[in-house]
Amino acid sequence: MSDRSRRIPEATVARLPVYLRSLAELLEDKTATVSSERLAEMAGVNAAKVRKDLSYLGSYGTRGVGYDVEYLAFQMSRELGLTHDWPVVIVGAGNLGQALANYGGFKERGFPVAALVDADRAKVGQLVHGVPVHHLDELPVLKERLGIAIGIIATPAVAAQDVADALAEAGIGSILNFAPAVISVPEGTSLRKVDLALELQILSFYQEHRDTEGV
Amino acid sequence: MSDRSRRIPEATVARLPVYLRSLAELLEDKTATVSSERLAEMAGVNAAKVRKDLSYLGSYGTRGVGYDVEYLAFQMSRELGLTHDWPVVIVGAGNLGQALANYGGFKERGFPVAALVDADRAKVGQLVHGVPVHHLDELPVLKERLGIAIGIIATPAVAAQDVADALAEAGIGSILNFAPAVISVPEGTSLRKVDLALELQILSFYQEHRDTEGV
DNA sequence: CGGGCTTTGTGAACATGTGCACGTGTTCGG
DNA sequence: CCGAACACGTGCACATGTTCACAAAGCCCG
Repeated sequence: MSDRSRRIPEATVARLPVYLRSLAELLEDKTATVSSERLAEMAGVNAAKVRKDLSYLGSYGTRGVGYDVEYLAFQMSRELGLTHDWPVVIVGAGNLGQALANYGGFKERGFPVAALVDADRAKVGQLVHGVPVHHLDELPVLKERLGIAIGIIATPAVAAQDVADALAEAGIGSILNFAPAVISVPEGTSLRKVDLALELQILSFYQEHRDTEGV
Repeated sequence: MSDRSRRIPEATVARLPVYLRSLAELLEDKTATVSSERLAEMAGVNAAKVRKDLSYLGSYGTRGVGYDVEYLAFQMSRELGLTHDWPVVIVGAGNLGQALANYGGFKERGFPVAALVDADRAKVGQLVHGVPVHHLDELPVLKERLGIAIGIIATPAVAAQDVADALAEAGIGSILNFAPAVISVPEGTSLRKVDLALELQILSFYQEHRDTEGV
């Protein structure tokens, strides 16, 4: 099981970055080993889940001791593909696109913003936070030249599907969609979405039901 | 089942806003009725799921015909608690907080930014996109005066837990956390998170495995 | 007014995810 | 060298979520 045959469940993959962040904190504190219980507390889950999740990566723990923080962090980084940077392109140089380009957290975590792209030629040539704006048509060229594998859609909803098509066409296989629209991508392309209003609407549901049905 | 006893599953709740957005599009097109199949296509899910999800709201469809767009949209808005606005407070007037305050999508969808709050007194009194910055200590007052039920955490990770505590303390029962940190909230408080770097790391995992294991 | 067509609503099978409980390997004190 | 405490790894039962497949219900047309 812990050998080559592993296929890591989606739910586990989604938690790995949380564990990794906790491990990074422990590294800063010079903590050498950590138990599943401690890690669970830091990651906000329960200990059994931590152990099961980590077991998909291999048997990296030691019974009676715990996990070696540095070694586990390394293995996890390797599994997540974070041993090297992933340059990203942001499509859409409007409010949202510029805000994202200005956000330092990306580069810091290994996702430097290599390029900005927009369909509006008036914006081409501008510099946003030191990153030049190119035209959408240049995607394939930029992808090859800068080794871009991840595209971020920061356009209005109506343009999102076209942009997704352009990204896929250019061979960019991972897409993070900020536009409030459902988009479809070809088989083999990864798609994740971040929808702020949607999150608020979900909160609204629970708030409303608490108010209404509460004692 | 379709009576009063329904308790809507989490997974369904998370999809309702997507359906609602699709219904809004249909309304603009003056479409009177819609089938589960069409709605499924628009929402990017399968038709059986749409029918099951909608059945939790009640039996609002007509066999052989479909769903009345306007009526369904109304019922769904009611269920989601979107028949009135939900003023929100953004905590943290830094880069992210300001960008969020500037983002028009919130107000448009019924979540006006009623106040900005920061722990740094130097920022208090500033205007961001027409919204004044208050001090963190004023949360309880602002909550009462403006009827705020939702708080958005847009601070650095280290401050996130303290802010969450302050929000809960002030009686704000719904929290959307943008800080890259795991935070815990008291029983009865809703918490959702948006973590950009985490999303990219998940994409990185799949990208890496596609590259490595692909034929 | 009856038969055929459409589309919902839902029971049941299946898939995925979670959490307990415990066997097993490791450490350490005496 | 032994026993007790510790903590991982995992089998198993349970909970949640997804999909299929079909009966029931409504519409339309001749």
